Amino acid sequence: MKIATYNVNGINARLPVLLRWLEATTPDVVCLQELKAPQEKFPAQAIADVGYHGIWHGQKSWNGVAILTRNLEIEEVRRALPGDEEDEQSRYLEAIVNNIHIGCLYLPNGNPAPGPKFDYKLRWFERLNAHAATLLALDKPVVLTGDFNVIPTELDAYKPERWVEDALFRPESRSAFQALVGQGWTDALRKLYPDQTIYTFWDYFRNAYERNAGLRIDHFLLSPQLDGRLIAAGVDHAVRGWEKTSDHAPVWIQLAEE
DNA sequence: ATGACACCTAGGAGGTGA
Repeated sequence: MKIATYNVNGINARLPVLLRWLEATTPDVVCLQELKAPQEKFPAQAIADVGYHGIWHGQKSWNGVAILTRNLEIEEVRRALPGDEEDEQSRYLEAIVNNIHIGCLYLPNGNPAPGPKFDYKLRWFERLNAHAATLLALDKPVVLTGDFNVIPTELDAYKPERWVEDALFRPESRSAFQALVGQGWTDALRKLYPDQTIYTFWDYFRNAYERNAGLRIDHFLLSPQLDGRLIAAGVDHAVRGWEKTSDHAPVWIQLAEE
């Protein structure tokens, strides 16, 4: 089973690229982030026409997450991260597909740091880590994936020294991510490629993609029940070179059947 | 060190992203 994650940066602006990528790579499950569309503006029909259906939690202008599947049943578990009833931002969606719990997340960017946005990021991270611990306690196959907005290590950034003051790379963000993985999760791409440069995001500015000036900020975390089922993983980086493309590229994993 | 590019909502220009 192939699961993919893709920060589309506006699902309606990205629709031709998304459909082309879906038809070319046919993942079984797709997690999307940054829909930038209200619930009723999700292009469900166009997506159905290429064989996908699913659930989404939209929001006007910003954020928004979706989980799509192809020929599989999808059972929604929750459409918000627990721990703050006041949090209005659509950044988390969780479903069960093929007996796998899938958490699709869009962690806050947090810039400028320090400041209220960075505080929100760290609070959101605390809630994520608390919820992740409850997911591990299920003793079931769980995938946590999406745009974490965290550069885990120096290996994950082109010119890491440029990012030391940035919310994506500040010690608080890195240690929160480290604490999360330390609960017992497997960073799928790092497991398969421990020393390799892997990027999932390239700035629109200054020909960052052409220069391969990227970041690894979109991740797949696997519960111990899935660790042994990881067969392959990768980044569809060529999509980043298409016309009218997102600044992120899709990331995917392949899992063995039970 | 700065600003570059693209998205959104609007119906111009500003907020947000990473």
